Amino acid sequence: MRPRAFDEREVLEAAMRVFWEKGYEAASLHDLTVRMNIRKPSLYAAFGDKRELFGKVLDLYMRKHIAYVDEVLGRESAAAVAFGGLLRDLATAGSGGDPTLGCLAILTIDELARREPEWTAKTQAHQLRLAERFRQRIEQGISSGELAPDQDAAALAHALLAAVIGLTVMVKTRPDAAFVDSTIAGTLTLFKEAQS
Amino acid sequence: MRPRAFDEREVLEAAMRVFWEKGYEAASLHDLTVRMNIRKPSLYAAFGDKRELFGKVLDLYMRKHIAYVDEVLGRESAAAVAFGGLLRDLATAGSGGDPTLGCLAILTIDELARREPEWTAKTQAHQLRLAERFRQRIEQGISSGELAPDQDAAALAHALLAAVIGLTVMVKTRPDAAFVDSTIAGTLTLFKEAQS
DNA sequence: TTCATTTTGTACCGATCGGTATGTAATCGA
DNA sequence: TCGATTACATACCGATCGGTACAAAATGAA
Repeated sequence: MRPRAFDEREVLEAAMRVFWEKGYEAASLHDLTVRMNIRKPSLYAAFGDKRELFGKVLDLYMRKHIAYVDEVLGRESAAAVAFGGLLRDLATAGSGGDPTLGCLAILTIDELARREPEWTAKTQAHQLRLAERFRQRIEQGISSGELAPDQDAAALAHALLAAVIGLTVMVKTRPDAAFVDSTIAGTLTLFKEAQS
Repeated sequence: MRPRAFDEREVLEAAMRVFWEKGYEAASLHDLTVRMNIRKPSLYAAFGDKRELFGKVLDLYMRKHIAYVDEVLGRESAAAVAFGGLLRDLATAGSGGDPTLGCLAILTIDELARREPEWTAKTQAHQLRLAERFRQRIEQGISSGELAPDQDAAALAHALLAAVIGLTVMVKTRPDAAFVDSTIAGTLTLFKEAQS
């Protein structure tokens, strides 16, 4: 039989960028097919309809997003410095190389999670995975003696997750560097209290 | 001449709810006219096209949002308790009476701010207004002796704003009460370090 | 080479989108 | 009471939406 003329992963990444830039509703099939460089029947044969495609894109995004967070949090030995690096990276590049892109998971929460239980569940699960990652990184800081052992690691992890989400949203409006620096500095005082 | 058969403010609030629930793109003129209970020509005569209507809706929302924040932050005398009350209120009701509604300003940032400078500017200005409100509330805590005078009030305000935005996004996925409680508790440790 | 199978590009589908022309109903000043 | 004026409801506009029918092109198996 005739073989595919495109790489499935490659065009899925292209679709991811389109949804990431525009959101689900505003990303038209025209936008998608142009950026993916395939025609509509090929798209439907390979990925199903727009909703199914978005589901596959979101799965891909979340995998890459977790990998990104793991990578950034693993760069530094001290948890406080590692989370500072994550906040800094989110404000200057983010997982997509452009901080104004924001986060596709947040976009999905805002645009779709309220209406559709499928996206509510997927995005909540992602939130929990991130929170668990954060918690483990904090536990690591406790084990190493950096942080006091009586810390509520989960509470600190959840507060940091909220701060990360908040900062990700805030930088989409292109605020001054001073505003961003101040936000990061303020958030990192969460670790002052936690240090041993 | 024939008078208007509807109250301008009333139908604008109805439009606000529609945009708040669905976002700009997903809110169709059909949805809007049904909920506003006016016909399309009346809508266009009174508010201009969809984009103009959204601008007026967003202005209204931001005014109400600021008033809501001022009201909640004014309930308690101690800044730490007041911000705790705000976080708690956001997780249980929010400015719209339903925490899963989230925030129209955040929705605008996510959906429109990246593409259209007009919305970037408007939402950034709102962010700055909120940050300034937060900062003043913290200064008040310093004046009253609740918080140490060497605090960086702006940094704390910005960190709290990020936390507020993050929590607002997070509760749209309907997380467990324990998760929310933990997030709030963790965020409030920002005040532990600041207390005098 | 030939046939069965799959992918491809084109051209099209009904539905819905935002927006408007038009005629009628309601109210004002005179 | 009567015209000028404004708002109203209906019905419609072209454009675009997501999605698909169809036939030509490309391949592997025989």
